[in-house]
Amino acid sequence: MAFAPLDPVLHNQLRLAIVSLLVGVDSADFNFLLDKTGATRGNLSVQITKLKDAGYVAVKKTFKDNYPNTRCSLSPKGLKAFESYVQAIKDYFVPAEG
Amino acid sequence: MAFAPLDPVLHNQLRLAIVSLLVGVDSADFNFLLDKTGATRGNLSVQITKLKDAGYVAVKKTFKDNYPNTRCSLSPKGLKAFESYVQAIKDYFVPAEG
DNA sequence: GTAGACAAGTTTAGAATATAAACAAGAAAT
DNA sequence: ATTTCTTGTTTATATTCTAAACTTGTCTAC
Repeated sequence: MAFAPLDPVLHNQLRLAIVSLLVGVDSADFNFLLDKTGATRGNLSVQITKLKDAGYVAVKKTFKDNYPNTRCSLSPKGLKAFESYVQAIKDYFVPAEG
Repeated sequence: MAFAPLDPVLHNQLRLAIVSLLVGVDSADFNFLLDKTGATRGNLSVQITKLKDAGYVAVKKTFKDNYPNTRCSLSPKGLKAFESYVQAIKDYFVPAEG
């Protein structure tokens, strides 16, 4: 195979957006991600859980102003996976050299 | 939404690989794509059909040395879609600027 | 205090997708 | 002629995605 496999956890629009947002930021909460991604709450919840299950993001649940607050941050594993994914998919962007 | 939507036709590993191979080459036949992508025949057949249905590739069926021969080439629409996809997904690669 | 709207997520049900196994139709070899 | 090979296509199943429905609790107005 001339093409590197693409991590199925990251090869999804919403999950990729979430991870992209978490790169370079210390942490982000549910509503921030909701606003920036434009996703529905249900979809966001599911995809955060998948990223957590993959070990790519850490999720910390607390309360803020009496309301539940879900805070996400990228794990080292998640960052590594993101960087690998970006490298891998770039192979697909360059026309074959013969 | 801070992120451009990703064309679902191209946001699939095999279809993206096929289109990537077709960029910069005049045409490619089934076995060439089979070899370069490492896909199964069934999967390749299905994904070529989807790309054809989307108007991204033209498919010409002939015979070569007595055997059926399926030749694929990228349409202008397919090239445009590919370039847009590449541009769009790059938004996801750059850490947010604040 | 309680009825009704609001906030923050989660669960789940149906739709859509992906993929390989099974199938088909003819060609070549034995 | 029957077995095997070549080139694909169809389809059955498993997986995945997504939004609607639900849950749990808070705040506001009466």
